[in-house]
Amino acid sequence: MSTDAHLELGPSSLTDALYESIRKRIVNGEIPQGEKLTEVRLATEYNVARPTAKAALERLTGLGLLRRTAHKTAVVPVLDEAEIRDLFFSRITIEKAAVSALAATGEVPADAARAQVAIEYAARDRVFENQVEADITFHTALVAGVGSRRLSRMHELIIGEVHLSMGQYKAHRKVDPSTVAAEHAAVLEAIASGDPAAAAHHLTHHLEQAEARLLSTLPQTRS
Amino acid sequence: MSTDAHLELGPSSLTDALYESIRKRIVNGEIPQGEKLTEVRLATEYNVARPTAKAALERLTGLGLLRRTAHKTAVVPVLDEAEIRDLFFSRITIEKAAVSALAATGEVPADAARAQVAIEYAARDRVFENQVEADITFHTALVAGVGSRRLSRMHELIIGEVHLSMGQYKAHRKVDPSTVAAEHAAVLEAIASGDPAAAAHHLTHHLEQAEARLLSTLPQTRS
DNA sequence: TAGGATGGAATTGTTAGACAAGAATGCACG
DNA sequence: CGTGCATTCTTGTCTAACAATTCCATCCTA
Repeated sequence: MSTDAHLELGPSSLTDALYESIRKRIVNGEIPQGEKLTEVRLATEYNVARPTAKAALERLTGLGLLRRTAHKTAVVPVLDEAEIRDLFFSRITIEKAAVSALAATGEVPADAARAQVAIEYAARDRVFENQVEADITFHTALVAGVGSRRLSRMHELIIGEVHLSMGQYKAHRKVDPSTVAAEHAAVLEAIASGDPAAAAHHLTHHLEQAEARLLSTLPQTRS
Repeated sequence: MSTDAHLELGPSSLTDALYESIRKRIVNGEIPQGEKLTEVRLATEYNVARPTAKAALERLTGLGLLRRTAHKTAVVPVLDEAEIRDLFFSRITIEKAAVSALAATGEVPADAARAQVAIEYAARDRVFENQVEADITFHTALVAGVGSRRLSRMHELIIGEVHLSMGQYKAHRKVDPSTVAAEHAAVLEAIASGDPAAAAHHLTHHLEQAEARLLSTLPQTRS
């Protein structure tokens, strides 16, 4: 038969692999804000052709993890207070719609419940990167649970920047994990009880808290 | 002096020009649903290199105007009833948030008011393409008026498909322009009077009407 | 004749090298 | 010390080619 499983181990495409690698390095703060990423440098570092590096950079730009203008080097964006406020305004818009829709059916997405547990594990083990990762997974699962492909795509568009800001500013290090867990639990409970208004309220409260925590870690921007 | 104006007449980039040209042909229904667009054919037709055509296709894919999977030809998507419902659910989420925010300040975006006038002109002249164009401009201006870059980017992600479906199904041909104008006017009035709830209500009503009009023109999908 | 397997053709993914054009930097000159 | 120019870096685009995958049609077999 020779079912030798097409080696789908890593990402199927070379561009995907490069994209994923750089993405992780950015959101984990390994590549700091303001860092410049040139196409040729990436290409030589990863031993790929320049067009491949270019494609990866373009995809990262699409997710807001890089800024690019014509003929200029791509740079990891520095999110100031105004941008973080804009980010959370957009985020609340999407996620509020999501939990309202979920509450209308009363079904809690299984992935969200699983992520909630993962957060507790990561918090107990003090592995902060995993904690952030699980938090992102939780919110992504909420949106995905609605089953709207377009809502999920819009969420993807901003969740990358959320991940970036959390990883870069390391805001999570100052957070009591049990507080986050409680806020998440309140949202899930409201969904399960089929109360859209309550779900939206708890989610908004949670995200406003998260925004405040993030803003409090912001470096002063006075010249 | 020799200020010989860098020939910025057309789009600055070759990819931009190609992208814009194909985009217009798709949303105006010139390229019908289900049509396949190969990289080499576009490249030869437009006299550009294949990588350039590839880049344009990728950007169109990002806006939902094309569907692409690995190693397969890009195709203009066929939006069935479920997808149109999903599209409008997402659209209402974004635009409702936009008009609510606008009403909170009471400021009607100037571009929206201008587009409203343009719709009336196009309707009187019976130039349907312009009517659709102005309608898209109106809704885009509403979102842009909020001043949130991310909200606008999320809106871009779906408004292309809206334009596509309107252009492809030619739903606008069955619509009484004065009805649309009245629905738009109600939204603007609510914004001007600073009533977020009313603005959200009128906008939701308008979009649900638009969705119904579009669905009524859908070909039957029974096998 | 119907079904499936095998081959070739078409298409995309990736690479290499090259040239042009715009942007940024530093140096020389006033 | 400030300004203008030239060099250099980086990206935009093209040509050419090969690899890998998918699709389609044909042929063979039952």
